[in-house]
Amino acid sequence: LDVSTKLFWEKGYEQTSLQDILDRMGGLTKGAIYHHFRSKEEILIAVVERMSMENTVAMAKIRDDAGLSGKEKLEKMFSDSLKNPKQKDLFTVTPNLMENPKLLSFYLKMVAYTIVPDYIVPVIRQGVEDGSIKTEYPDELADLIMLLTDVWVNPIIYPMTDGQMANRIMLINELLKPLGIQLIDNEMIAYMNECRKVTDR
Amino acid sequence: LDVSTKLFWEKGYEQTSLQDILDRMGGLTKGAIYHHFRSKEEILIAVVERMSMENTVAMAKIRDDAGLSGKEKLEKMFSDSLKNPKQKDLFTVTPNLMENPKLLSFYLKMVAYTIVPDYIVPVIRQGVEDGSIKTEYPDELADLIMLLTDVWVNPIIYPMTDGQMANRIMLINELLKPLGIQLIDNEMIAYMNECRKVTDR
DNA sequence: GACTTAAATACATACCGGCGGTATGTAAAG
DNA sequence: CTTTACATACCGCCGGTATGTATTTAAGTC
Repeated sequence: LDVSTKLFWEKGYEQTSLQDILDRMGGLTKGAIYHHFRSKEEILIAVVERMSMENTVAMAKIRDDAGLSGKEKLEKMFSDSLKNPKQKDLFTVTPNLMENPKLLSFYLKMVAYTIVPDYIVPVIRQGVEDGSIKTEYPDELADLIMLLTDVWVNPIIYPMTDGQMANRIMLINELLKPLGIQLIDNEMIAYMNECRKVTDR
Repeated sequence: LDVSTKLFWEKGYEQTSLQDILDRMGGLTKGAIYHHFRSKEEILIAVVERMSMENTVAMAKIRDDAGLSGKEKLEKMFSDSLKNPKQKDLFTVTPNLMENPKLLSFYLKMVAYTIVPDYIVPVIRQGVEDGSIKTEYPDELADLIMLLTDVWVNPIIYPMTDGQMANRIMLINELLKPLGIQLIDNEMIAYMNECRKVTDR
C-alpha cells in the first residue's frame, strides 16, 4: 500500500501498472498481489481508505464534541484542515489530481457520498437547531461548503498560487457571512492579506 | 466522432476500446482510425471539442451583446443553460460523469481553463465596472459561479432529483443575492418550488 | 508437552485475451 | 507522380486467472 500510494500519486492510477508496483517491492510477483487484492482497483480503494482515515477520525472528534455550536464545529473543521495541509509526503511529489482522473473522481465521490453526509450534514443541522447557522437548505449547504472548502480551495485539484487561494477563501468567507458562518477568523484574514500581497494577482 | 461520442458517454472512455468503435463503423479497421487520429485520446479531444462548440458559440453571443449589463449577461447565460439541457441525445443514455473519470476531468478542465477565462471573467468584470455586480474578487467569483452552476448543479455529474436540484439553485440564488446577482427570476422560483413539492426532500 | 496431520496462508509460475499503438502495403483520387 | 484513405499484419504490455507449492497455523492424539 505504501508503494501503491506513492505511485498512484506520482504517475497516476492509470499510468501505474502492477509491474511498476511489483518492481518496488523486492522480488514479489503478481501472484502475491492477487492473493491480497482481487483487482487493481481494489488496491486503489485500500489506498484511498487508508489515506482518508486520519482525516475522518479528526472530523468525527469535532463533530461529536459536545461543547461546541454547529457554527463553531464547522469553523474548526475548516481551520484545522487549513493548518495541517493533508499529508506531508503527498505535497512533495507532483500531485495534480486533474491529471489523475480516476483518483479525482474517487476523491469527489468520497466527499459527496461519505464526508458530507457523515460529518458535515450533522454539524450544519445542529447549527440550524442551535441557531448559530441560518439557512433553509441545510443539506445543500453542507454539500456546497464541502465543495468549496475541500475541492475548490484545494491546490491538489486546482493548482493555484497562495494569493489566488487567499482570494478564494476570502470570497467564500464573504458569501457565507450572511448565514452566520465565518470560516476564517481575523488572524487568518490578516495572514490571507499577506499572501495576496506577496504573490501575483 | 458520432460513434465515439455515443460510446464514450454510454460505456465510459476507458471502457470503450478502439474495436468497439470500429464495430459500429461497418467494416473499417484500426488503420482507418490511426490515419485520422494519432491516439485514442485524440479522439476524445475531438469529441469534447465538437460537443462544446454549440455551447461556447451561444455564450460568446451573450458575452458580446452590447445592450446588456454584466449582471444581465450572467443571468441570461444561466437561464439559457437551464432551459435547454445541454444535448438532447446525451440525456437519453446513462450519463454519469462520476463513473467516467477521464471525461469528468476533461470537462472540469474545460470549465476552469477555457469557459471561465473566455466567457465568465469578461462578463463579471464588465458587471463590476458598470456597477451591476458587487465584489472585490471578480476573477474568483467567475470561477466560483461556474463551479456552482455548471458542475454542482449538473445532474450529469452529481445525480440528483429535480427537488434536490431546485434546492441547490435556490441556495445559490440566496448566496449571490448580496452581490447583486439573481440567477433565477421570480417565474423560475415558482417553478423551482413546484419541483420541491413534487419530488422527495 | 511432544508429535502428527490437516487446513489455511502466502506466495510463485505459467498462461491468456485484449488492448493501444506501429510499420508497411495498396488502391483510388487529385 | 504524389497524396489520401484506408487494410493487413504484427508487437509489447497490461490486467486477470488457473494452478502449483512451500510455510505457517490449528487441531487432534497420546
